[in-house]
Amino acid sequence: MARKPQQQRSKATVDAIIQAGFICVAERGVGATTTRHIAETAGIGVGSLYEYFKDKEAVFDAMNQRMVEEVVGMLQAAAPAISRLPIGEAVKHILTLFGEFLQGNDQRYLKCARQAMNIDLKDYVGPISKLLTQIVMQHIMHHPEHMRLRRIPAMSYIFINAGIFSVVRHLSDPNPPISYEELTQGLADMVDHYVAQELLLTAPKA
Amino acid sequence: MARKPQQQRSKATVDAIIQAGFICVAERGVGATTTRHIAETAGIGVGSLYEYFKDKEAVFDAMNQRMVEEVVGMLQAAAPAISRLPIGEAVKHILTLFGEFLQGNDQRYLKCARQAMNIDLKDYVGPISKLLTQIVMQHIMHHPEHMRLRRIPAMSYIFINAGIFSVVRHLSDPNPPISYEELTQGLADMVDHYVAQELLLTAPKA
Amino acid sequence: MARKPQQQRSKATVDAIIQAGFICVAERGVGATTTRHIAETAGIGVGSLYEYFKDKEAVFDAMNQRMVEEVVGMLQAAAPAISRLPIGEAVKHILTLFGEFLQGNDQRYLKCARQAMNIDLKDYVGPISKLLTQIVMQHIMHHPEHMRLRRIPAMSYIFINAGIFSVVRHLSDPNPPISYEELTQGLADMVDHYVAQELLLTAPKA
Amino acid sequence: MARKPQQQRSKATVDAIIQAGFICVAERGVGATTTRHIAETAGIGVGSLYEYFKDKEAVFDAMNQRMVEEVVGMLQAAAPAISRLPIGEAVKHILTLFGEFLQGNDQRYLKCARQAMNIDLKDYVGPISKLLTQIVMQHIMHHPEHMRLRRIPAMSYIFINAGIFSVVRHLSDPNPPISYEELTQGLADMVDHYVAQELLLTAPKA
DNA sequence: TATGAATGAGCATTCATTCAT
DNA sequence: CATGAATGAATGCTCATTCAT
Repeated sequence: MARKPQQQRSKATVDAIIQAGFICVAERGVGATTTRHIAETAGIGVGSLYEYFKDKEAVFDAMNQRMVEEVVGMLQAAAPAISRLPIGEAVKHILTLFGEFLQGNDQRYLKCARQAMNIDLKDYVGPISKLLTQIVMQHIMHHPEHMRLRRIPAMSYIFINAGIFSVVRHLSDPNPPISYEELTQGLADMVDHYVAQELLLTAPKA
Repeated sequence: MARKPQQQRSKATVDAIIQAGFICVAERGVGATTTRHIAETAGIGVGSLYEYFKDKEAVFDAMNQRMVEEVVGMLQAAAPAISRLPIGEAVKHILTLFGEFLQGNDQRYLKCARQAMNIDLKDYVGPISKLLTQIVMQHIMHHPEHMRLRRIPAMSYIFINAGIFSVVRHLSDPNPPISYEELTQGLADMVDHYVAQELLLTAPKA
Repeated sequence: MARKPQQQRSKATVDAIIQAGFICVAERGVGATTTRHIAETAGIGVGSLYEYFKDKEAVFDAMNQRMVEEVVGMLQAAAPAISRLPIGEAVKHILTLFGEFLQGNDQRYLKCARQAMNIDLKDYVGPISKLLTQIVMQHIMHHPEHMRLRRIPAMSYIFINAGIFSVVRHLSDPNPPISYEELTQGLADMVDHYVAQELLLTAPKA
Repeated sequence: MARKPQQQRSKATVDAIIQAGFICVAERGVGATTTRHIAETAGIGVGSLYEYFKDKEAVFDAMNQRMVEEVVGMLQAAAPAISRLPIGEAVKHILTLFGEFLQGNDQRYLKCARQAMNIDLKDYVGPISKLLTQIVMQHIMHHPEHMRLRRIPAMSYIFINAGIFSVVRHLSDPNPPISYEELTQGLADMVDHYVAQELLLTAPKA
């Protein structure tokens, strides 16, 4: 039976297990990660893992939650600044933050992100998508002329997903045909040009 | 010892195994697909599976290869027509073909595509990306004014990947916030607007 | 290190553990009863259980002993009265007492009795058998004509065992084909008729 | 997935597993018998056990069934002869057969019988009880004067259960206070005297 | 060539017991 | 005394792979 960590030591152990989970999944993939590997990596006995987590799946869930929390925290902190940037730069800024996040921690988050994508796409990308949608809305608030854009929900969905997947895929590619700088610049231009063209097409006549 | 199928019967068995693989993975996911399931679904004994494939992984590889072949065949057949369409319509046409392919065969290809993404992304998306890059080039040939576009390789890479992942993710989402029609239209507009804006920005003065 | 409880509080804890043992075994069976369950039910920590009992088996032993003590106490209190009853009524009285004992305490003793039978039949049934044998002897003392009965030890053994097992089995059967009243009456008649017939067969001629 | 044994070799393996089950349970008890022990004793790999049995419980079920089948077969063969014997001798005959059965096979059936009693008393004793009830009825058919006996169902139930449990308990007792011969003779007398006394009490007057 | 019985390493999970606090 | 976190051996069970037929 998994108990709630109430003491300081317990909290540290839970953290160690989650970190071990990231390490193992990054090294061997989700499918090949066993409870024993996680426990060993965390420096504890197998039984102890079950003191804190109901089962293996619960460890993966906690990992997902942790990753989402970190991304969300990072984006929330940056949100106000982002709103004030021109659209292209805003996109670039977000992608740079996101890229740094995935590259950090020995690329473990990146490797886990790839694994998580097809396991549980709703919980994983879901909250992040939601926050990004909010950021888009805030950005529009600061740039009233963008309210003229058509089909904002659909295009937000497309740009957000395209951005997330492109970044994850690019960083995972050992031999990417373009640099990360080119990728972020390209995605930024993509959004920027789209917006510019829409504003042009919907411009009030004379 | 896996042998190359040299006879007609062998070829049929190999096909049956690959099809069974698609069925099993679609029904239960990669992780829960066992050699026994595949063999039973294919209507053969477990031992026979190993006559044609070195191990389970080889079956998955063959499935990947088969899927790629089909997509490539489909796109190659459509390539000439695509080249002649305006850019937005070209994108939409490709995405429609791709969507139909993933939806067909009882959505088995779609389900397998999601699973395959994080297993082996280089072999899976690689050849398709390559072909799409060629199609982009052919399209530019037919639309010489597009040669003025900057950073064509980078932007091709971005649009192609964004397109593939957006479509797979959207079709896999049981509750997508936008319709498939909206998705394809949005992606088409995205490319169309980008190109229009680029042409505008790079227009020779006067 | 299990210590002998020398203080009042210790005695109460030991009792709590034994009672918790009965509750757990009754609820889940011996095989599914864990030290954690017992400790939790007793309202103490797992570690504390080992302050009073060497290991899990020691708890079961104490439970056995406790149960035997209670049965023995109950029978000893009733022994004088039983001796004065006619044989059939004596049997019925004993069986009624025994039945009430097993039914009481939420049937916990009954459930534990069934479990205990095959674990440790010597310690469990032994002392009770011994006491019942004594009661038989006392009864014979009060009914001198019964001294004429042949093979008293063997028949005591048979009747006592038959009685105990029949009662435990009957009460454990969720769908018994006869009522408990019928069972006790039948066992009483069995003994009564046996004795009557023996007296008849061994009657002095003339 | 447990498969039905269709071939000769398979049948032999199933038998080996069941026999191994008897050996292990006799040696270590039900609770301490593991699938690995059974497989090793049967001279096969663990996995093979699961080719023929769904899980461990299925092995125990098969053991129960096997034991019941043998007892039932034995009793059915003896039933006609038993019907013709006087009641006391009939009882003794049955008990002798039963005792021999339990003693045979290295006392393994005896040891398993004790274990089985409290695990699954309905399936285990049930069919045997049913058959014994039939034998009682047949015996009465051959001895019409016994139809005068009162409460035949109740008394059959009592004598049958008393007999089974007394025998199992006696044979399991390493230090029984009476011999098996004394036990069977006592049980036979018990029934014989009961019947005689009943006939006496219910005799038509004058 | 085809088969499927046999294998056993490996997995997730449990639980009696210990020991530092 | 009391605790409960930590332990790891042990369990039931699965499944990729082999090999005798």
